[in-house]
Formats: sequence, C-alpha cells, structure tokens
Amino acid sequence: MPELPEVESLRRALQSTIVGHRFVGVDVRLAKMFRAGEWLTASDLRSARVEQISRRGKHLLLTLSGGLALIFHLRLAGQLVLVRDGEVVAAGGHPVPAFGSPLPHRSTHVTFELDDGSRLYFTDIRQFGFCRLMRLGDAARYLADQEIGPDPLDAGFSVEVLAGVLTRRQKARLKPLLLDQRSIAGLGNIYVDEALWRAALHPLRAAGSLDPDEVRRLHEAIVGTLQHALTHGVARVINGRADPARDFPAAHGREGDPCPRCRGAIARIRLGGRSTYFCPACQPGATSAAS
DNA sequence: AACTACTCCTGGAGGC
DNA sequence: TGCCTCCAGGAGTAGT
Repeated sequence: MPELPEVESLRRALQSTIVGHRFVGVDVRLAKMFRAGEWLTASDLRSARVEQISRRGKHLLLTLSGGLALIFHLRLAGQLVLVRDGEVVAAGGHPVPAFGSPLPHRSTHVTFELDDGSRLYFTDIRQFGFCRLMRLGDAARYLADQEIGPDPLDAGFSVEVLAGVLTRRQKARLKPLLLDQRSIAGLGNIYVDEALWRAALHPLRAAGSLDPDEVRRLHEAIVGTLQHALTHGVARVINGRADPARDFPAAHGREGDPCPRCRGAIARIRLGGRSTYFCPACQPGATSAAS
C-alpha cells in the first residue's frame, strides 16, 4: 500500500481508538501473515495493552505492555479496519475491498479482538503484507536492520538532508532513488511520481544533475505532496487508475490525460518494472542527466 | 554502484 | 459466458 500518508493516517486513527486497550483474542486464518518471534505465539498477545503507536517509514509499530511489539507492513494490498459496535471507527491501507465491506472478508487473514469488543481486521488480497509479534528489543533491532532513511515528515528533513541523499547516489536516477526506503522513508510509486511532477523534474534525471534550486523544489514537492495527502485525503488509485473525480494525484494513474499545469499529455513509461507517470512537456531534461 | 529480471500472491479489467 | 493477457500504491534476491 500503502505509502507513508496511508500508514500515517492509519496510525493517527488507531492512536485515538485502540491505545490503552488490551487484546483479548487473536484469530490467525493464514499462518504466514502472522509471524511470531522466538518463543512467542499469537496467544502471547492476549492481555497485552497497546501503549503507543508509531511509524517507521511504511512500518506501523504497536508498542505493547509486557515488553512486546506488533509490527505491521501492508506492502501492496494490506489494510486494517477497526470495527466497534458494528461501525468502522478506523481504517487504512489498500482500499480493496472497500473499507465498509462486511468483515471478515475472504482475504481477512488475522482478526484481533480488543477488550471493548472492537475487532481489528487485517485483510490483504495479495498476501504480501505481514504482521510480526516480537520482543520490543527484537523489534527495534529489526527496524534498525531495515536501514530506513530520513522521514520526510520529520522536522529534521531539511533541504540539506535531501541534498546529502542525492549527493551520495549521484548516478542514480531520481525515481528509483526516491523509491529506495534507505534513501528516504515512506515514498512509493504514487507519491514519487507526484513529487517529481510537482517539482517538474523528469524521473530519469540523475540525482547528481540537480542544481540547488531543483533540490529545493524537490524538497518542497516531497513534503508538500505528503502533507497534501494527509490534509486533503490520501490518493485513490485502484488498478492503476487515479480517481477521475479528484485532481489528486495529478500525474500518477492518468496516462493520456491533460497535465493540470501545461495541458500536455501525461505519459507512462516502465521504469524498473514499475509504471511511471509524468508530463514530458513540463518535466523535461532526461537527456541532460547523462552529461 | 546501478540496473534488470524474477519472486511472493490474488483479483480486476479489457480483448476476443 | 469463458479464456486469455496484462497490470497492480512493495520489496527481497540474484545476476550482469
């Protein structure tokens, strides 16, 4: 999924709904979707209280009582929906199946029951996501091993930090570089395309070819795109097509549509196996990257 | 260092 | 309707 804005909005929604509550039951229907650390099983979750919910890149980390932690990664198609008294009170991740659909869905792999009777459903039609129950220390070590880069929502994510990232990977092309979680945390296919469109930078530009003004523009575009999603609602792209009823995202999932900035046609290319959308007219300069 | 191909899965969309 | 192909908001691994 779920990229940074989806995970962050989910974190906020769960923060206000499940913190302070205890797990009273867990139903794992597909074993590989729930991984337990050494000497742990799903039943160790019982009576653990949710103390804190944080995010590292696209990882969602639930800090629990008893020195435990529960980590979710939704990958391409994971979603979490919290239902209380028959109503969806928190939801996030991949929007298929729709958040209001009856649960459990046939692709609901894990159901968590909380002490107020609410249920948290972990659904993933493609089974690429996972959750992991670990000792807190192991969770910290696991996340450290991911070498997750600076978080664009962090106050410390300055133009200078971005410039440092670009300098370390001078020859890398912008799109794959920004998708690399070790460079910058949380960006995925949609928001990278959107940030590059917003910055008017070609996805094939070499990182080292940007002048200081372009670096500043890219920084503003990354932060601005993510904040826009958090403020105005996350991008809705289903099966590669952006929601035609909205103007966000502007480029991703809109091949052939007029660019909102210059009215040129949005193009789609394949880059590292991923669909990449951009406006050839106002995101020029791929060839200058080679020089 | 950087890039490509392949892998894990299911399901929706479109062509015929 | 069926059957086929392609594509999908992630990321790890292996090979060049």
